[in-house]
Amino acid sequence: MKITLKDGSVKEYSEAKSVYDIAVDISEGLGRVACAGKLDGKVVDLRTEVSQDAELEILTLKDEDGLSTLRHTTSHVLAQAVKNLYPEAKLAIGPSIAEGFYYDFECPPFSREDLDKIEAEMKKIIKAGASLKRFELPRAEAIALMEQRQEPYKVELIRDLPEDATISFYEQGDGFIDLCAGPHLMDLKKIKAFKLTSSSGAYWRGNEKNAMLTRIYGTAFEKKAELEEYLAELADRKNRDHNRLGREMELFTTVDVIGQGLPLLMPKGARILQKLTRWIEDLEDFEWGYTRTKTPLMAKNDLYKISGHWDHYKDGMFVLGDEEKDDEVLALRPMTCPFQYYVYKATPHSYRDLPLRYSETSTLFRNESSGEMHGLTRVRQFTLSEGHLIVRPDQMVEEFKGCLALAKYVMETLGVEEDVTYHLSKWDPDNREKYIGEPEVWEQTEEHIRQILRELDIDFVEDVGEAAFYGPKVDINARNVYGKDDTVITVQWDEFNAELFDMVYVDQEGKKVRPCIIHRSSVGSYERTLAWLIEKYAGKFPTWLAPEQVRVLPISEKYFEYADSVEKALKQNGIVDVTVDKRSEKIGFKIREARLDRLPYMLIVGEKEAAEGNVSVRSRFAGDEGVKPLQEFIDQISREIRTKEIRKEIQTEG
RNA sequence: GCCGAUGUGGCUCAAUUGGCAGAGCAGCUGAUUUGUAAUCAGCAGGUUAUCGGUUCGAGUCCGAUCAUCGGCUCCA
Repeated sequence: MKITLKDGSVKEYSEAKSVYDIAVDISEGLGRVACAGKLDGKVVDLRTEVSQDAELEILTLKDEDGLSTLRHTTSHVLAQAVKNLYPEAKLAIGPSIAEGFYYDFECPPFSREDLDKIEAEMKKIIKAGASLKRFELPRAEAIALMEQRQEPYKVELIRDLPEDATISFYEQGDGFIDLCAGPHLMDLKKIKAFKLTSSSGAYWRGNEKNAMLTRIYGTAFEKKAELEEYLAELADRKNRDHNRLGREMELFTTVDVIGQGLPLLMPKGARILQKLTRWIEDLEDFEWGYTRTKTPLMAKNDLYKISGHWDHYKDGMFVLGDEEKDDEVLALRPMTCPFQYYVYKATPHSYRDLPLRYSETSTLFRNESSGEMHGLTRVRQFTLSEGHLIVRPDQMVEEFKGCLALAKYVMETLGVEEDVTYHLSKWDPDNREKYIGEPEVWEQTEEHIRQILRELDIDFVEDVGEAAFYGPKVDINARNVYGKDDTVITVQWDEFNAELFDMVYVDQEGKKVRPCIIHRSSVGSYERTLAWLIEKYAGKFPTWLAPEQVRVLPISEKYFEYADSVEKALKQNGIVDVTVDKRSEKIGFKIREARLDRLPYMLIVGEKEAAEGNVSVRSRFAGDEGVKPLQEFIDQISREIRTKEIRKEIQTEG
């Protein structure tokens, strides 16, 4: 039997009866271990799905697909171990995921000790080293097999497959059988480095109306060293976690009696937000043609009835008063849209006035359900740089592009451009009742946005069914330290709300015409942005954002006067976040504390510096160390702050 | 909202089967006046998240509530 590999080589195997035999042979021979291969880009199980003249690529465990095969196989070992230890547990599903795998069981929750026991059982199973067998059954027999084994979730899964489907199973060890499409490793002994990381609850099929199952998360790698490296990285991520670091650095805190999802920003955190806010407001107003509004934090429910929020989003709002009893019911605002629409409506507008770009540093309130609140990223009150552009239809493309260009510029300035992904959120042509408007308009608008993204040289993915009901949008997502995406910015195309709120302008012919609207943000939620920056920079903020930029460290009391003069000179030159450490401590102690506080710059001043008007600079950055004239330091840091420079760290400890 | 874990001075943690709530750091006071990652001494700081229960006796056991964390679901 002949087989053609992707690298062009052709192998002949006289003994082989099937591709599986070849796969085993090649794999073992080349030190490759998966019984999975790639055929036309698709991962397949070599034992059944490949014909002899296929051009295939044997996976290795280093490949992403090979690794996920390894992890998926490990999840089956996990299932077997759980069944061995807890025979009454019912199996649900166990896929590989981005950084490992999980398996869901119907059984009582597991403690960490249970996980350790399960891990030990898995090692036993792997040591016994069964090879995996794959077999297929017609649907009815498959159901019978799973019913006989009392696996109701598996039965449900099979019932959802077509009547004529052939169902594949994998058997490993002493009769452990799991429903699975594959592929898998050929040999359990190839699992050399794995770890069960955590356990939690999860709804069957992700639906909250279904039973709560017990999920075990784990991960696996080809080599022990890779696993160690991954676990070390996990620990590092935990250290950067804004929710831990932000509290430790006294940027924010929470208080029982104030409530869930209501963080208190402490002076240092508030200072960073203030700098961000001032920057964004000035940027928008002076460079991107925005005008500012300041609108109420609450409104009568009549407003939300017009906007549709009362019908669709009431549970997410804080309502003040009772519709049955009170003449007037108010609600805190969950967004700024209709408020800015009424700013527009307050005066008549000519086509010459457009585009109008309103922006507001807007405090919003959303009543998230109790399990959702998290640090600074999911809160019940937050501040958004929220704007609405009222534009003529012919200005839509250019203005939408401007919004995205601004967002991109902001991401670049914060140094996070590489950490975001752009998503074109489209409608779903197969689910038309969810969206208003004509299919041609949707297609056309989406093509406009696609074009804009290309012109801005932005890589993006397209998500079907993620649009707002009134129009497509671009979402900019950021990945947090745990690898989860949060939306930070959204720019929405809206040809609907102007009608709803009866907004008009007067065109060249004196007729009243509907404008179009763009909903947009330039940094998104300030709180969320702060969280993200904490994690990105592990608390070592770029100098312009640092809540304390320079600390002057006098060697002793004798140099306080000079230290004060240094502080004063810095402040007069616009470097305001400066302090002097006047405690009667040794210089080593002061340096240690400044390092722990992640200061960008320390200026050590003593006899020599005072005599010559110098400062001894110590910093996180390369090339800045050393004694230099005060003015030279001022010039340098002023430039760094003005250009919002993001510099590479040289010291990583502390 | 659901599953699970956790809650002891400002912070990090200790307290044996239920038996005197303790330490380091931070803080304050004093001494020290220091040259590139921790000077010394003393003092003060607690209704053990809150409320209730069991017990001769509760930080410890039980219940409820609140909050925090890890997930699930949700995020028009």
